[in-house]
Amino acid sequence: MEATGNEIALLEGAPLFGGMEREALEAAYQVAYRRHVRQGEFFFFQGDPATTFYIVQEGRARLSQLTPEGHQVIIRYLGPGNGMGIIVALSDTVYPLSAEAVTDCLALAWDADTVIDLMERYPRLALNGMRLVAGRFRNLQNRYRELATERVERRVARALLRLARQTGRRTDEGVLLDLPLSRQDLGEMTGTTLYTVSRILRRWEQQGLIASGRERVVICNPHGLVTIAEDLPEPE
Amino acid sequence: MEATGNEIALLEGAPLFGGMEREALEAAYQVAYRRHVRQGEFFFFQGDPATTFYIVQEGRARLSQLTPEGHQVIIRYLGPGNGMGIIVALSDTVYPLSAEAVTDCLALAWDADTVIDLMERYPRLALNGMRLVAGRFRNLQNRYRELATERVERRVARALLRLARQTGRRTDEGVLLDLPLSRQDLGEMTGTTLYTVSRILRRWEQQGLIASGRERVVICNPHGLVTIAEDLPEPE
DNA sequence: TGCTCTATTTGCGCCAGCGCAAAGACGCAC
DNA sequence: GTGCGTCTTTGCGCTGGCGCAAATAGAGCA
Repeated sequence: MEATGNEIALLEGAPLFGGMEREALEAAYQVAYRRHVRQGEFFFFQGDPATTFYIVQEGRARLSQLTPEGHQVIIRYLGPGNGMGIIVALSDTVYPLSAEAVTDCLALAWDADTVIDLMERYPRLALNGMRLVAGRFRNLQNRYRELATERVERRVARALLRLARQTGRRTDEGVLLDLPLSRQDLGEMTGTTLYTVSRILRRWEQQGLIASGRERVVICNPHGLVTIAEDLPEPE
Repeated sequence: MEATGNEIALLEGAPLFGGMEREALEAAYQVAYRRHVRQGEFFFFQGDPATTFYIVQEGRARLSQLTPEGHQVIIRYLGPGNGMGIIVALSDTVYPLSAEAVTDCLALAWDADTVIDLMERYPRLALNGMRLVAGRFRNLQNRYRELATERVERRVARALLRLARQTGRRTDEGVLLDLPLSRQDLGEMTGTTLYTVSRILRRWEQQGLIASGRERVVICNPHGLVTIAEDLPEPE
């Protein structure tokens, strides 16, 4: 695949390729291919053989897991530069979760074999991979702890702040979470129900912390949310 | 360090070294050192700089995380052949959790630099590492999902079954979980309180599923526990 | 054997959060 | 604009699980 300057920049920005020489980045392009996925469609489903690793170029995707009983849990959201399937593509099993495009997406894709080849050729890539997985792991561990020890309200506040960091866009109302986000989605992110999320958001809206509509949340007072998330003393 | 036949066997059995040639195993020994840690003492504490990677040789250890509020969460238990610190030792940060010896422990230890050297010399080691981390990650993801969607009783049943698989020892009463295990510990493993665990175990004891004492649990009817863990239909 | 320390059990009151059901609001397509 | 489908809100009743407090039971030690 022919690399454009833009795309090289994307790779440079992607954590997996950080700090690699230009030559390596271009080599990686040679063996990548592009994949479009329309909003609502899937990159892959939980249970599919894990053959491909992706880096999102445009759009937003989300990773979710389905329980045997049919409950869904949203693991995380991805934006440009983020990779998905790194971990599993290297360990030849099946995808343990599904990846859905929440907006139209364009992604770069590599076959697992290709990634392994690249890693042998460029040890830095393997090291980056390790480091990345380590970070992801720590992250999940923290969320596990959070889920085990904290109340729903705080978990929801944290989820919103995380999303703001990832996908927030400044507007005159406040920080808009720039992706379709239902109460149900938030429930699946925080291990609660859409009802509880609805009640919590409503209360925050009345307190002026957020503004929200159908599948839309704007954070008006980030500091207020942080106060809830971290349980700081209320300002008088 | 001089390798004994026994110790080579341990390494062969450790997932990280699986499938490696004898020469590599011996090379790994050359650069390892031994560390004893007495019951109740720690290999390392959450927040220490992550410099060392361990493989448990004898005894049992457990990894736990402390929340800012002082709640503890037990992440998992380790036995002979299991490694700890793999992930972090490779990504030069601090340990995100503490490792405590729950019985007297002997472990093999490598400095992070040494591990990286070895991985460059023996690519198979790096690949094993990746695969291992991937497995660990999937595991945690499942537990996260479990915590998000399942009731306490089922989580406790699963925790016991996991422990049985790891540390179970057949006795004439049933499968003994061969490590000191308080109600509090089980609570910290499953995101609940010691009171709730106590009530649940008591009920199971009356139903003949388990026998338990002070820091001791024996599973008398594993299938009964599986029934609870998986919510199979009750046998009539 | 008795003492002490820690783990466990259990009564009790309480409340966060669940989840049904029904009504309301919003966005989209025709 | 009208209608439809989906998302959101909210009343209501319920219950799982929390956590204090106090009693009880083991385990180890002198």
